[in-house]
Amino acid sequence: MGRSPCCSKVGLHRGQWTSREDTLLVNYIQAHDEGHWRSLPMKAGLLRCGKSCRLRWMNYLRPDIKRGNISPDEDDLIIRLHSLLGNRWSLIAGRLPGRTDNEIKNYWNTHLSKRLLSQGIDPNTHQSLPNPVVQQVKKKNNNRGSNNKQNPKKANATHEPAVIPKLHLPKPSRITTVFLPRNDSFDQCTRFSTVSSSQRGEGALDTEAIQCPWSEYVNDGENGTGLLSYLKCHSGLPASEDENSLEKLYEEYLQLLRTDEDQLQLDDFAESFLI
DNA sequence: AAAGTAGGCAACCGCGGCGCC
DNA sequence: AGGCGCCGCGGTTGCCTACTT
Repeated sequence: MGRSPCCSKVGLHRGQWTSREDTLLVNYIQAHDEGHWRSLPMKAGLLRCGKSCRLRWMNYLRPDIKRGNISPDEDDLIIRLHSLLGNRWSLIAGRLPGRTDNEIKNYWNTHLSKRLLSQGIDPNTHQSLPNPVVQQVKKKNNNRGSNNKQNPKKANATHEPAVIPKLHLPKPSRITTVFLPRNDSFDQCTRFSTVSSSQRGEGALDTEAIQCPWSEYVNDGENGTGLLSYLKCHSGLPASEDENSLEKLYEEYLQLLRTDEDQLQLDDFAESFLI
């Protein structure tokens, strides 16, 4: 016999979360902290499975989630970490502040793996694909390209994905406005709103949509200084020791990104957080 | 303008690990 | 030591939207 389900599914809501459910969940967690997912729905007045609540919080409602497109630096880091760690998305996400494992997993499956394939690299092994396979992939892409002659956006996506400044915005929610109660980390901005994609143009950065606590850290400097600001502010470490260790970590990260012959360093880097 | 197709992403499902009793 | 329950993770599904014909 398998395990019994984590919760009785009878009478529980499934599918898209409503704004009311989100509010209930956020309010409860702000008041009682996260955890105890099994009992949380009942205490919060939600007709949801605890796992569903956890998922919604972790992947969408958490205030420290970074909204906006994944930067080239992050792209590069994801690829490098994936080559070392494989599909261990939570570990990879742990090195990308504000990104969730689900987001990285989706981004990998929809963008990065295809990009690697188009470059003749096996996304699983990160080794060069044998020529016939590469040719097959290219042929496939060419076919798609020819089918998309009038759609340069799609054609480019397969041939020169890195060139396109593709905007990776979070999927629009049905919620129009969410009020997040204050907490220590995000006093400066406690309100964010989301808009449906029908309300915004594709590819256009909707400043309202990303007007959120973490937005000030997004792209606020060259070479990812925004990331450093973010790390400094939200590491949860005491400010004094936080400063140096994060500075080090971040320098290490930048070093790794800059250097081409850094595989050994990267291995050490990866091991440092696997232990 | 409508139907078909493809892409993107939020949410669900099932399993494994870990801690507690 | 073994069973049980909870949590977290990775794989998969299904819905929504944009694009093409």
